[in-house]
Amino acid sequence: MSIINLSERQKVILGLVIQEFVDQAQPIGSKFIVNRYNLDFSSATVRNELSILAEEGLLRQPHTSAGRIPTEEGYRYFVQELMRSPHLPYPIRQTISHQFYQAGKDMKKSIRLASSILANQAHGAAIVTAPYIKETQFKHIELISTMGKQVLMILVLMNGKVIQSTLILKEGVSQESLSETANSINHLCFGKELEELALLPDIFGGLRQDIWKIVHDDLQRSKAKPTGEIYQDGWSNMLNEPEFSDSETARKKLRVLEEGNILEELFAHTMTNTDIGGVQVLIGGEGYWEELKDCSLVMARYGHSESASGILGVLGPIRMAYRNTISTVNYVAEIMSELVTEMLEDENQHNQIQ
Amino acid sequence: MSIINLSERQKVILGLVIQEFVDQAQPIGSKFIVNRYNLDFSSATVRNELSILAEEGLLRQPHTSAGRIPTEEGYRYFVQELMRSPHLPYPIRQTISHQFYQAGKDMKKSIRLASSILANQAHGAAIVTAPYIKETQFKHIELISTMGKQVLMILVLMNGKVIQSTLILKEGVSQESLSETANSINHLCFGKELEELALLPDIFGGLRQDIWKIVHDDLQRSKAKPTGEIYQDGWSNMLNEPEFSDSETARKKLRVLEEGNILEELFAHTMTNTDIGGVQVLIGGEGYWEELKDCSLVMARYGHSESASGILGVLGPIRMAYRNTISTVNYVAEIMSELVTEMLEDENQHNQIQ
DNA sequence: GGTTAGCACTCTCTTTGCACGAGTGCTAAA
DNA sequence: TTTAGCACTCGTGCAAAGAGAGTGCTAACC
Repeated sequence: MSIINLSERQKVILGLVIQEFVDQAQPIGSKFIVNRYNLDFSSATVRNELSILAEEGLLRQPHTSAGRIPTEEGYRYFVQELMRSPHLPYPIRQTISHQFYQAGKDMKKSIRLASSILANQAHGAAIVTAPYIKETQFKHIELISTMGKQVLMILVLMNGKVIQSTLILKEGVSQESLSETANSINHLCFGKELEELALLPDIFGGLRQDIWKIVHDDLQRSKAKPTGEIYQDGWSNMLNEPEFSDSETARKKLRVLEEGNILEELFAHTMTNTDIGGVQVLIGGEGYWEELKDCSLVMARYGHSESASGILGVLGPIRMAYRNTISTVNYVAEIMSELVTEMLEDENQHNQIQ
Repeated sequence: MSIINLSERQKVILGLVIQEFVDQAQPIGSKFIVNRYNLDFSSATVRNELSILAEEGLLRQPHTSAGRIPTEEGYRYFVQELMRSPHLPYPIRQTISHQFYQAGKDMKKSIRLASSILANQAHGAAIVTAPYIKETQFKHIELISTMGKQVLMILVLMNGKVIQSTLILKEGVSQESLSETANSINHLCFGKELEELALLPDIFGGLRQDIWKIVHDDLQRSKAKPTGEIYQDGWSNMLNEPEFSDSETARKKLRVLEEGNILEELFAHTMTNTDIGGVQVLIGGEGYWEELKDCSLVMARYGHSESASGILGVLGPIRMAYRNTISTVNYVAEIMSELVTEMLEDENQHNQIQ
């Protein structure tokens, strides 16, 4: 990652080429740039600069007599060095925050809204995970008989997360004894760390023990899959881009969504490499994700690092309006973080009152 | 929908043309058919028959000197008259039912499995809704404080459906008074039809009335959106088909998924026009759904008509292996129906014990 | 020394013409 | 009623030609 030293003029030209290429999806030539922006030097000069930029590996030519297009390195340089502070225009911020306001404090709704806004605003595929709750304390359990041997378990954690799960008992049990069992568990577990509870397989006897065993196993299992549900929107935007007019490349991208494990890798990557408030830009799969070779990914963590954080981002073609996308992702992440923080604060307040 | 009278030979030829076209995605000519199947009449004869079939509107030529391809009407005739009873080979049935067995009685898992099986088996995009519960009786409500003014409402209906929703109260309320309120509501509402409850806006006073009002409003709202969650899988299969190699047509199909309202229309259509156990085949949007002009949709209702039924189906190109798709949809619907029925039976049994 | 005009060169894209092949429709004979 | 034969049609593949866009290089200019 050596920092390349460019003259001011070279930077300007690189910026213009990228900007125009993002717009036009076609190689950009020297003459075009000079005419388009009324530059006060000639196309020959630009040609010289372009060939230097190409030597530096920031631009390339699809073939000898074509204009230039940015390389991955070029985009990276642009994002890191050339991009002015990504700031969303006020009216757009206004619109977005208003939409969130209307969604209220409902997490599910907000997440869905976030993915819709990201998709529309950044013209790409939006991906948003629910905030992943790190291990936390048990607050309340509820066992509700639904059908026959099926029991609905509702587990509420101290930080407000709700885990819902269906258990199947060996035999039907009345709602009354379920409630009793739930009460026993509540008394015994209130305020304990889930980690701690996982170490307590045997605490009851008889029927309660049977139920506890199932609840316990279920807790274990729900700890194993961290990310929870993933919300997506705007995949049709991707197909809109000319680089995906070939259905085969488009299909590969759709597979990413449907397979899921690449997504999980990406999330893990972002989780470990990004702080809350930071935006990470993966350009062209960074040479690692073959499936995303012609894509870029702008991702951010939102939430509260100590207790609940999730990931949101936009997947688009490498030829992406980075400034707009980054600022949108950034702003939406900010709002989502506020939302999570508010919920946590409410929670603390509430715990004190109670 | 006049029934067209065809000679046996014409039927055979029509069937072969459709079968080959589904396979090859190319116009099928007379010579090819004769050679491929060693028919004991000549290509000229076939040509005569083909032109009759074309006159009847079952086949058409993309251009004067090309082979024939089926029209929508042709597919329709094939599905209605020519298709032998759709029966899935035993080993495939075996595999599918085994997978469902492993998923257990978890509805969510089973639905996800169903969409995955449909997508892979029928090489199309699978769409599965959760079983939609018709109005039914109130069984149990639980109010759980999660964070500050937020309250989680769990509503269990007699048929086992669980509705989960987050309410926001004007001020924080302790878990105790929430539980009391829930108990009051439980006593008052147990066994009542939801319809009936919707007519009871004012039954309490004070705090309970406030909470009840919110619960009541929420019930009203949840009645308004019937289909609930929609599971999808296999959209990348669609892009595999040559007719969607043009990304524009493919995009339109993805829009169907993301827009949602067309899906809802389709579901409503299937709900009213299909019995449980019946499979409905919509070919080419049936002249009504412009967006699905080049697609076919094989859908079925599953579940139990009186209480809980859902919809599952496969979306694919018009040039679809109808026999295989229909039999798969049929079989999966059968299994899902069994699942729902089992759950309902468990439920009834349980009600008697209780 | 940086900048620019001019020019030859390269490569893509589109058009045109042409031959080929696949398939049809028709006619006349079996 | 079936079939062989033949003329006709239309899409496809291929090569050649021309247009257009853009480059790289050189020599002149400030």
